[in-house]
Amino acid sequence: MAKEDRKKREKENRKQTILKSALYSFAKHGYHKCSMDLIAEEAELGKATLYYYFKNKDELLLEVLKTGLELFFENMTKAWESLEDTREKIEAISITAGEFFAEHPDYFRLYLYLSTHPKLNKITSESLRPLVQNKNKVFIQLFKKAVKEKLVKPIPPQNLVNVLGTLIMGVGMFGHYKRKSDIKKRMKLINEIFFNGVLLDKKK
Amino acid sequence: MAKEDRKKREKENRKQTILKSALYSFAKHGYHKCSMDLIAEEAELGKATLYYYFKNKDELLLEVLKTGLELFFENMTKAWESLEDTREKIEAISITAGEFFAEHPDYFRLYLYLSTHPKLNKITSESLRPLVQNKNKVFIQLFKKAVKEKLVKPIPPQNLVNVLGTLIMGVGMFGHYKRKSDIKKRMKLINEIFFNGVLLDKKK
Amino acid sequence: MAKEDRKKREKENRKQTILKSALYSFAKHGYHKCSMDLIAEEAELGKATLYYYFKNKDELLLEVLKTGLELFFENMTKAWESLEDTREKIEAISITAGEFFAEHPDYFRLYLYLSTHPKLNKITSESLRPLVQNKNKVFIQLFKKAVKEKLVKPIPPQNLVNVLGTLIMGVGMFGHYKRKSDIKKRMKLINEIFFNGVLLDKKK
Amino acid sequence: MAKEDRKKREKENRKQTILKSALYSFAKHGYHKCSMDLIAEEAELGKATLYYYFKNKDELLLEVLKTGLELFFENMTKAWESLEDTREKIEAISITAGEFFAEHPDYFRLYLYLSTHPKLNKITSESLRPLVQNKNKVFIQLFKKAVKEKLVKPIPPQNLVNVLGTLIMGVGMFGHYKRKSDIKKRMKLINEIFFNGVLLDKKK
DNA sequence: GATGAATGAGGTTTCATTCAT
DNA sequence: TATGAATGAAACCTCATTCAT
Repeated sequence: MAKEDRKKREKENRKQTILKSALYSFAKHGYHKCSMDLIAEEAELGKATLYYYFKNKDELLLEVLKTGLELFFENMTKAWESLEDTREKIEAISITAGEFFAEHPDYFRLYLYLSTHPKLNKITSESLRPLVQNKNKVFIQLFKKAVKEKLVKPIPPQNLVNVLGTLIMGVGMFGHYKRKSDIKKRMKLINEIFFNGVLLDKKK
Repeated sequence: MAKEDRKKREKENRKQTILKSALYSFAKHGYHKCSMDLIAEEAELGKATLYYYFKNKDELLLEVLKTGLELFFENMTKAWESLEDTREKIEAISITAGEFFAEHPDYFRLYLYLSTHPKLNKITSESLRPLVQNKNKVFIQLFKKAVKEKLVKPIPPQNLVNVLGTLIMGVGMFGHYKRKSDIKKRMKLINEIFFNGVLLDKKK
Repeated sequence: MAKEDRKKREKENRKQTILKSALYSFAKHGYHKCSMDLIAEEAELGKATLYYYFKNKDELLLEVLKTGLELFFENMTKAWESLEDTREKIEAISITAGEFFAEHPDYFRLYLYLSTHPKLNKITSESLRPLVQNKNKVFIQLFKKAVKEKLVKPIPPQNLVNVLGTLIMGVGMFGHYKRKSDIKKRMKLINEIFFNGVLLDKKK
Repeated sequence: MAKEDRKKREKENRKQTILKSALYSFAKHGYHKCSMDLIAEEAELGKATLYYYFKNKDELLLEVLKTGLELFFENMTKAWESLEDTREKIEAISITAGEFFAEHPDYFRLYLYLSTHPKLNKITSESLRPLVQNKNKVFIQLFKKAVKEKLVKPIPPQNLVNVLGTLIMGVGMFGHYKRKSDIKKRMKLINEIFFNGVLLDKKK
């Protein structure tokens, strides 16, 4: 029946509304200073409704993060679709990340915040591990390939992933960029340094 | 009088005890999940005693952070004392940071945590700005010199500071290092990549 | 819907219950020695429930006072409805006040208590000023009329209001009246003295 | 020995300092919002010192009040010394009170505040009762005499005392007088009304 | 005599969560 | 399905008082 379909759609919409409000509020006030009341108000829903859709605050947080990660990885996949060259693919990582951060700064900040929280980090990283681990493997494969192709030095791929990841994160943490183009510029610099280092080649 | 001196010393000691307990507890539980009771228990003092030494929780946090930053900058200064060469000085930054992080992981984590919190970041960064700004200037001078000496490419010094800072932070965020030597190795890698990039020189 | 109406009524009732308990407890123990726990217990509600209905203790106090003032002014208005004569109207002031005080001694005492507190007086009098000011104007008009009608001596109306007000307040402060009729008698005496003074006319 | 005398004097001085600081602080912040710390700071003494001179906060309050009352009654006695006429004596009450209030507004306010506090009133009024009762008797005698002399109407003397007392208190409660002369004017009005009432004699 | 340091007891407020409807 | 109302638990903070010196 069409009626049931609509109901399902509506329910899904409602869930999305909550996730969006939660993301916004978490990012604005910080997870711990953000009450369920605040989210409910932002979502223009009753507070108890949040509990109808999500078991508790922690789970709501997790779902928010999962949504963000999935979105990011989707973007990543899309960006890679048209690329074959290993170096271009590696460069695409920070470029895509930069775009994602420009478009959804809240996800980024929230993710960082939780990464640094001793207790929450455990909970979230455990829950999101499958998702992250999965993508991590892909990144590692990419760097393995890069090493094999003699594109990059024989550094353990996991280290390379971590270093590049760190550099990207840093763009999000430090910068308070006014324009989106600023983020892109910064990402280009990151890539430049990552590949070539900062030394001025004197031989030339 | 010697008596008064001893009293002063004892008071200072007590303050240090509290700061230490606070640091430990903040880092263990995260600032928001760490109650004043917890800190008091850790310090084996009455809760009200904390308030005798520090105006409130926020101020206690600030003092903890300030202590940490000062300690780090002291280490930095000491490390630089015996160095003249620009590149060596730059390398010393991550090395020192690595040692500091190995020795005092709690400071590092707490600092990161606060950096990513939307509200707390404002408060703390404003209060600690003078301290940080001061050191930042020194770092910028160093990179300016590096550019002038044609050691590194003509990249804006502030960007270089940020990128290097980010890389160092990342070591703290990502790694769960078992041995202290692991951190040092990682810091060496950071320096290596920062200076030379990851590209394998094919000309050879 | 009737259902919604009932809910609204119930909520209003609950609020009234709290206000009543608060008034009783404030008056019994004094605002500062009266904890929110005490009020909650008196109202047979959880302490947090008080905060559901009132933002904080100060606001609860204000609402209590506002309720009292409004009730008093309503009584005043009713008492005046059937009166035309200026003197009768003036006399009605203390009579009504006396009745109000007999019926609701707590309001009176609480109001007095706050009037004399240096800090609270500022807060409350500012919040209640519109209400009080409004009625004050009416009283002043009445005395202006009395002066114009040559009923009373040409004393500035505001002074007359203050003196009469003071006399009435005093009945509340001093007296510990056993019977309600005692208050009424006292109010009659107040009126008598206010109008005629205490001098025995010797000419007669 | 002179040395012991000096010590005694110093001790007495110290006590006076504390009483003065306590009065000032109580009046400024209100008894309940005035911590012992505040008083100690105002007195430029250690907090524990207060407890050396006074058993506890309540007793300190009592002593403050007692000092004030005694001072007021002294003034009263002095004012009456040169007066014989009953009416003049009665008029001297409010005049003296006005002067006292102008000179020591803090005593007045503090006294009023406590009079209206349900718990404190009991404690203080019990402790100060002998002092007050004593003077009350004198006032009653005065009014008895006034009645007997056919100066005033045959109203029960206690009532007269209360009404006059009330009128005087009211001057303190209501008014926020800029100049001392304003208080004196107001006291004259009080006397005028008290003796003659507000009615305009139409027979003339 | 004088006091700095310490604290237990108790206050206000917040908030995640539940429950009846 | 949706929610207003209720609350226990726990957080931050204050303060009168004591005690060792």
